[in-house]
Amino acid sequence: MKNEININCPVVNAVNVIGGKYKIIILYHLSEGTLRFNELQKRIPYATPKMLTQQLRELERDKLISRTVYPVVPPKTEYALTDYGKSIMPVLEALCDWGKTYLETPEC
Amino acid sequence: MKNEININCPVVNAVNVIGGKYKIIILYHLSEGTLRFNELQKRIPYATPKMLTQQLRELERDKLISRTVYPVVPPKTEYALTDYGKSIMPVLEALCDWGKTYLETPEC
DNA sequence: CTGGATCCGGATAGATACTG
DNA sequence: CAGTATCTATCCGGATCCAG
Repeated sequence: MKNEININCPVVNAVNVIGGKYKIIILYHLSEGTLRFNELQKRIPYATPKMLTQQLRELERDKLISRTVYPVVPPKTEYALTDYGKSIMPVLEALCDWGKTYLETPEC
Repeated sequence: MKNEININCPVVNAVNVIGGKYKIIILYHLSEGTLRFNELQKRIPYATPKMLTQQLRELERDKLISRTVYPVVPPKTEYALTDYGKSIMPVLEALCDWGKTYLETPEC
């Protein structure tokens, strides 16, 4: 992310953390439980693996999600919200409500 | 905006509308009242005029804001939230609360 | 002088192929 | 399965220019 200019505004700070191209969607899917990389890919098909990896790494760096690699064959990597990441769920719910009510889409 | 793929998820739809680079910040500033172009520029100094214009036009196209041009000299253009745009304020408040509580920034 | 538009170079995202 | 690598297309930022 660029423009990580802290002008002491919480909205700006929040956007700096969750404003990445697919971050809100990733957090939203992870809010329903732990997911593996390819499960996220299926849920966000328009994000390429490269972008998914990049956004996941940034979310991990910002402590919103955890990444657990199991040293098995075939590879297995699980992504989950941290407690900190879970703290953003009210925002996701507000966004979902707005999407439901005003964009007339029935289901999540 | 690209990726305006409606997969019938309200969060995806919401992100399609407000996911632009400066849209949340613009909406946030306009939530406090009507602003002129250069007033928005002052509040969002890291957005170039070009980007500001682009994002404002997209928000206008999506009916979240209104643009009123007064044919006077010097030019005067006012941007304001529409009623539809105001409906997103709960999301902005949730985001602001999250920013305040978890990013430890005192003021808006 | 405000509220933009235009042009260009660098950064970012997408498509596809490939690997440990 | 979970990513990389590479190449291309698109977007963003900065400077400049322009009309009312």
